[in-house]
Amino acid sequence: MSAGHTAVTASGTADGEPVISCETPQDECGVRDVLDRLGDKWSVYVVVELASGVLRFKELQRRIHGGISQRMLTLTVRRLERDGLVKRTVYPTIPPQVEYELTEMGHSLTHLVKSLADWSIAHRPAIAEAREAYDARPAEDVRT
Amino acid sequence: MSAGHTAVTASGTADGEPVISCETPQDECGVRDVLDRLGDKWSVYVVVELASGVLRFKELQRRIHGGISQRMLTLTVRRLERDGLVKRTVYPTIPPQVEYELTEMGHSLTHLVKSLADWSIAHRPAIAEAREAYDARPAEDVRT
DNA sequence: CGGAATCCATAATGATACTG
DNA sequence: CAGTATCATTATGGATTCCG
Repeated sequence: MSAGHTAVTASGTADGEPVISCETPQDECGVRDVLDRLGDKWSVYVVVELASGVLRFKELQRRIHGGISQRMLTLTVRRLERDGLVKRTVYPTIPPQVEYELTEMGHSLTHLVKSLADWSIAHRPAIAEAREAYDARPAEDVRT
Repeated sequence: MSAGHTAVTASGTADGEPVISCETPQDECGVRDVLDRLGDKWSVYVVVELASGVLRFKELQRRIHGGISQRMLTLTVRRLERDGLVKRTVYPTIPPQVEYELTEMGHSLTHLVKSLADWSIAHRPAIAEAREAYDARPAEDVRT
């Protein structure tokens, strides 16, 4: 729609606060658009694993951290396929063989995932520290 | 815990594919670290709204797309505070007044959120298209 | 092998009422 | 205003079984 690109005008100002302004009327920023899609526990992992190349169902399942259930992998991969992030190719052989790979769009997401990973790694210590401090804090830090 | 191999070591670098290399030994990529924190529906929205400046509870709630419940806002904001992404200041006045603002770390996340938003906006049409195509597709695209 | 279908446990979220 | 507490409802994820 008008979505053209209301773009997220971030003013990466020096010391000023980075501002995100969303002008998209129909449904805000579209952030939700992405997060809804990547918000589930597994999508990102599938994208990450598929970033390295084509994988078959079983192999994909085996690689995913923590062990995703068959059901969830199917659901996840289907949704990604529907959204055009993953391409699914079925070879009607016996036994059947299905290959999954990222589409162009899927690959473009890889970048973002990497950024997220980088941020996470960079701030993990700080977050852990913040948590300890928070948990140790006895009362509220009220402003007198 | 450490599910053995930690690396994603992408290989398809031939034509300059975006590569994700995770060397973090503790627990895979750390992608999960971020997604777990941002994975819930609301955290990102709170960060987005707070990116523009300091907000009080009610005001924050009012701004959030779709209308977050009191309960969820409280939980979300608490978690963000605990993780050191948001700073909460209580003024023991009557009626009480509580202000929320991003911390330095919170602001640094703003960038990523912006990237997500940009990606989302840029690919929304393509995704919508992919969905239509998928839903319209009668049978499987089997490789003969 | 890849997946669909079913049943079940639990986590996430919403709605509502109550409090300092 | 800014929560906290409770209850009801989903959404999500796992285990199992069956099928082409």
